[in-house]
Amino acid sequence: MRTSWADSVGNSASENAAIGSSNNNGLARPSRPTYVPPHLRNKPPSADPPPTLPSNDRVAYNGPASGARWGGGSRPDFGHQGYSSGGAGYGSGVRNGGGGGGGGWNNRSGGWDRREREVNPFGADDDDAEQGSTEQENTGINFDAYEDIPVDTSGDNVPPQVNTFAEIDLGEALNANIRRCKYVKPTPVQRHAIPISIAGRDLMACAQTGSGKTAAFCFPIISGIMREEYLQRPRGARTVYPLALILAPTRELSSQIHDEAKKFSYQTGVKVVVAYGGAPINQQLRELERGVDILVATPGRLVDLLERARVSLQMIRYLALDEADRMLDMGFEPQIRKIVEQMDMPPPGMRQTMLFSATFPKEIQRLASDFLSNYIFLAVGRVGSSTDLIVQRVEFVHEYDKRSHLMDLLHAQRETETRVKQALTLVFVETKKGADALEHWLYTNGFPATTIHGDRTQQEREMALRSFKSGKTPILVATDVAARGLDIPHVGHVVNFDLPNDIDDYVHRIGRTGRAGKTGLATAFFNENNLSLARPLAELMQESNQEVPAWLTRYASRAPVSGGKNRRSGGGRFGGRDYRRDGSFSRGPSTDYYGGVNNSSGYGVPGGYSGGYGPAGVTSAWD
DNA sequence: AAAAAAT
Repeated sequence: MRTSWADSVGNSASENAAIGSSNNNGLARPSRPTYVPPHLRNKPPSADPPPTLPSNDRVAYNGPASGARWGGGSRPDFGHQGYSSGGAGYGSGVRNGGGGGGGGWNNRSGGWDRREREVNPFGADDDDAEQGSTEQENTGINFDAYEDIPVDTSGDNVPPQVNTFAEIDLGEALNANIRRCKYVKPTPVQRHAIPISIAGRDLMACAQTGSGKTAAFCFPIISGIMREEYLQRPRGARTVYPLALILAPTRELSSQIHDEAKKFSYQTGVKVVVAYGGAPINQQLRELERGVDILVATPGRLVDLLERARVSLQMIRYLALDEADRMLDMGFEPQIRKIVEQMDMPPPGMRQTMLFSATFPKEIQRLASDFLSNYIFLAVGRVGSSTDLIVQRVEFVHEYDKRSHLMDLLHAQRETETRVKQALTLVFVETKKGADALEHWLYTNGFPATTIHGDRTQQEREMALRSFKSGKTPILVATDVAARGLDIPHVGHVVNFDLPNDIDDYVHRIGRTGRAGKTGLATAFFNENNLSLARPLAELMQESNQEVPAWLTRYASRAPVSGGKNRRSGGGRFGGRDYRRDGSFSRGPSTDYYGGVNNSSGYGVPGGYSGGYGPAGVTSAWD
């Protein structure tokens, strides 16, 4: 990621060292046998050099408490359970995520060898794993404002939050990758979600766009798979048995999650594979055959793989739905139910289920509880506004004026951005046809643009995204295929050329900018076709301290109070309310807890994108 | 009504 805004807070290096050795027994997964890292599981006991030697005292796992947890079964609840086939001699030599012997169980194709062949996803400038840079990234943003970000949890026995990665016992190999990613401190959603997941609890998490959700569900999964007793997986003819399944609503998002998960799992022995439609299936099948622990997929392709019996969900221990509210809406729900309820996936309680999104309408929460067992609800930050870092503007533009109005914006932007590399502009439209038409019009009017939507081939889609990211075509015209989850650095401006009908979609769209502590601008073209959005939009803008134009307030007051779809979850000032608490008017202390992060960044702030460019080679894992 | 997602 761009080093997170939270990264810049505080002096994390020394903090980590100090806190790292503190007692964190409360976070231990219950009743798990001795840990043997997957990459050591095929090795004769004596031949293993420790793969990652902690090179300095920032590494917390040398501390007595956490060290014991990874240190070969000295904790009573990590004692040998003896249910691994042929596991003689493993465990006792394990120390600090390193050099123990795992012997003779279940030949996965070459633990050690595979590790050496593994491509380094961090590229050439991979020098941070051992050193742990101490320099502070400074993006010029007041990160302190986020220290009192509103957080709400509900459910039984919520595990306490953590403030550093070090106090969570994630394992040394994963910690090395966290350092390589330059994540110094967990983001707010990570602080809460990771301990909840590590404790083995189901989770419904609602967190702002761009706030680090991918890492929040990947870290516990990777750590858990590394830590677990190796389970003998069935050996079907050509069937593979992943331990974790991550589902996402678009191919590009799956691909992005896969890329992130690869980084996090580098040299952990945990294998991540992605499968989605529109791409040749044979290549994906080959990847699967080489072994898979974590499968990232879109629903359609996964159903295909399940029906071909190339994938079985029988051994799934972790299920994560990203953009979970989208995954459970009308279009996707049947497929998700099929995958989760009608194939061979273990039921809730036998697996760990994590649902993440920036928005969580009440109806969807109700539906989602079918997939969960005694879950914890977590809301971090105000739903919707991706922090106050996004300046939202609404302009009244008639349908026939939209193109010339957009042109005016782009011209103005071009002028203020002379010399500087141009910020990227993402333009959302309602239809695929509309996307093509607008792209063509922009292109012929001298603005290099491309488009992404579901009528394009997967190759074209990926090409468009690359071309946009690289700045070759700094304008991308998109349908809602690009509305959710995509982390595109340097998007300085999101234009809602056509507003969506659902306020939650608006929330996700504008969340493509203002990511990872950067500021961003979102401009919406409003007209008489958008009346149903007037009220929720005005409310949302007010909640995020945006200046609401008087004309919009008038439209909003005339509009009926929408009872249904556009009603933001919770209906209150801050969304993301646990639906289980509605109906009983238990709006006591928890409501007060929302202190409100009233950053008065206000209006008229950036005339364009003022985020600046972060250090190269640092990729975001926000969302 | 539109978009997404398997071939």
